[in-house]
Amino acid sequence: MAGQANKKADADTSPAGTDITDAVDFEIIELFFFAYRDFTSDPDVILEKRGFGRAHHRVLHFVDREPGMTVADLLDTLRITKQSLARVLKQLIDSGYIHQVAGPEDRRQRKLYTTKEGKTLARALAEPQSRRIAEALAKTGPGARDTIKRFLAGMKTAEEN
Amino acid sequence: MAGQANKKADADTSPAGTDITDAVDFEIIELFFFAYRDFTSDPDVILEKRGFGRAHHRVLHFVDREPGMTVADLLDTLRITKQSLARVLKQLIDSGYIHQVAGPEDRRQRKLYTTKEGKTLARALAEPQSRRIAEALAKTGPGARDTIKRFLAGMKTAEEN
DNA sequence: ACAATATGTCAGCTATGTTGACATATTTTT
DNA sequence: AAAAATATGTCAACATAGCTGACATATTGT
Repeated sequence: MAGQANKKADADTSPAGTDITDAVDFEIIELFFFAYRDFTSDPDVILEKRGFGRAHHRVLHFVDREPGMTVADLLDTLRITKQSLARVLKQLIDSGYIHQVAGPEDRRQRKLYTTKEGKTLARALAEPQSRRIAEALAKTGPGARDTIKRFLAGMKTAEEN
Repeated sequence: MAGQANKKADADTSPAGTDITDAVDFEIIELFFFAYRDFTSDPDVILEKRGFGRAHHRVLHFVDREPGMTVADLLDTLRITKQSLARVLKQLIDSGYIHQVAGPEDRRQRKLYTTKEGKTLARALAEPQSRRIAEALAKTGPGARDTIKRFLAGMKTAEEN
């Protein structure tokens, strides 16, 4: 009884039917909304102290996780525009959390790295989120982590390239 | 190396103490980010046609799901301020997607309901999200839905009242 | 040389969040 | 009945983080 709800198909429009097809999964939709709402609010307290917002968090996070990534990589990951990124990135650089290095092959590129302070902040921001995840997984039961991973990966739009 | 990574373990690095605690679950953090990013982008196309944004979607969704909810209920659910809500709610009312009724017991209240058009739009917006969920669940495997439900519920901050 | 690319920056707009103050109608308390 | 509290609406002003389009600079590729 697991994998059949995605059939939707049936063009019949059953007159007396209105069977499965119509079922919209409001329950998961809402749970997902509340889960993400609270998950993202965890680091807000820390960010506010530094005068940063969630946009800074995302940039710092990905640069920390993928050292040496370029501005173009970041734009692609975050799916925002150059100007939106420029603002927060500049602030992170000016504040000493991220630094740039001209690409060794292509010197037009700016490879991005977190500084020591950047790493510390990135870790501090990830920590409460990680704790929330660990607690939720623990409550869910053994083996949950693998299921969650697969589900979340499946929710992401597949990349073409 | 699949389902045991939630014990954080590794332990090394630490001289004698600080073992478990340090591991931060970057993997789930990122998967959650990408999953939500793409999940919320589904309805954007439909919203744009009507000149609405995600804020309108959230209001419409909850009013549709809980007919008769008051403005105060909505503020509590969305965790935004009265003024933020007022803007989008007014637009939804003016456009004929939501209507208000003075509370029968307490006539200061404005009970909110979706109109026929509102229900239709709410359904149209939920549909692609629901499809995405169904597909992700199907790929995840049988029994996944219950695990996901428990996990997402666990990610939400518990309410005091 | 010329074209393309990676990045930076300027100006201005929009959506959605915020605060604080105040008005109105209604209900509750004194 | 008068006063206080509550639910909602609204005004003004502001902040953050998206967006577009245009253009400048350095560098690389043809």
